[in-house]
Amino acid sequence: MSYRNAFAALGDPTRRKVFERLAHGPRSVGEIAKDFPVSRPAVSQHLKVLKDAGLVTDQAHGTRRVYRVDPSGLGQMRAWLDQFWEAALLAFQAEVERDESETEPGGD
Amino acid sequence: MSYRNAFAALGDPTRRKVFERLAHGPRSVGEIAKDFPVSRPAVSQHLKVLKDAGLVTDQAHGTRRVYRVDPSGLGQMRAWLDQFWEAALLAFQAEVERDESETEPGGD
DNA sequence: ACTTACAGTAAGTATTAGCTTACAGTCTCC
DNA sequence: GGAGACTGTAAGCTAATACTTACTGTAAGT
Repeated sequence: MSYRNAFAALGDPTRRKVFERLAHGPRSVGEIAKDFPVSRPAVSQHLKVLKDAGLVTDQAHGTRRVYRVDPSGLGQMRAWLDQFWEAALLAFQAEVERDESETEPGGD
Repeated sequence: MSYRNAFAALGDPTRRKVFERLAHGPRSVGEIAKDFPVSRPAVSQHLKVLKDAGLVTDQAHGTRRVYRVDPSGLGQMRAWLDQFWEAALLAFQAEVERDESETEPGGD
C-alpha cells in the first residue's frame, strides 16, 4: 500500500533476495523456488508480501504465474529516503553552524 | 553494518518513527521517549538497533546521550535502491522490446 | 559523600513471522 | 473427462522480536 510495508518486506533476507532476482527479469514461482533453499509455498508467501507492499505485480500465464518488479513501489521508497536524506543533511548543516557560532561567538 | 540491517531496522513502525524524529534534529533518549507511547528502555533498544544498522550515531553529553542521524546509512540504502531501480527499469524495457518483437515479428 | 537524573542491560513474556507439510483449485494436453 | 503441472491457502510449529519491569552504572549538584 505504501513505503511502510515495503521496508518491512525488504527487511527479510530471503524476501529481499527474491526481489533482487525479480529485478533482473520476470520469473514464475517455481523458477524462483528452484534457486532458493526454501520450499515453493514459502516463496509464494514471500511474493504475496512483496505484492501487498507494492513491490511486485503478478500476471497469469496459463497455470503459471509470472511475477515482475513494480517500479512504483521502489519509487515510493526512493521518495521517502530522499525526503529524510534532505532532512538529515539540513539538520546536520544547522548543527554545524550552531557549533561554529558557539566556538567562535564573535567570529574572532 | 550495511543496508541489509537498515531495511529491517526501518521495517518496524515505532523504530522508523524514532528515526524520523531524529532526522529533524538530534535528541536525547528521554526526550524521544516522552513523545512515544512505549517505555524509555524500549526506545533505548530501538536506538541500539538503529545504531547497529548504521542509521544513527550517539554522543555522550554528561549523563545524557544524544542521538543523531548518520547520513552514511541512508546513503547506502539509496545506493541499493538506485541499483535495483535501474535494474528494474532495464528489465521492464527489455520486456517491452521483447513483446514488441513478438507482436511485430517482421516490423510490419 | 549523598542524592538525583539519565541511560544501558538483564530477565521474562506475549505476539509476530517465517517455515514446513498437506490440501484445494485451475489450466493444458491426451 | 482424466492425468499431470503449477500455484495459492490452511494449519501447525519454532524462532525471532518488541515490550515490560527491575537493576546497574555514571555524571552533576549540594
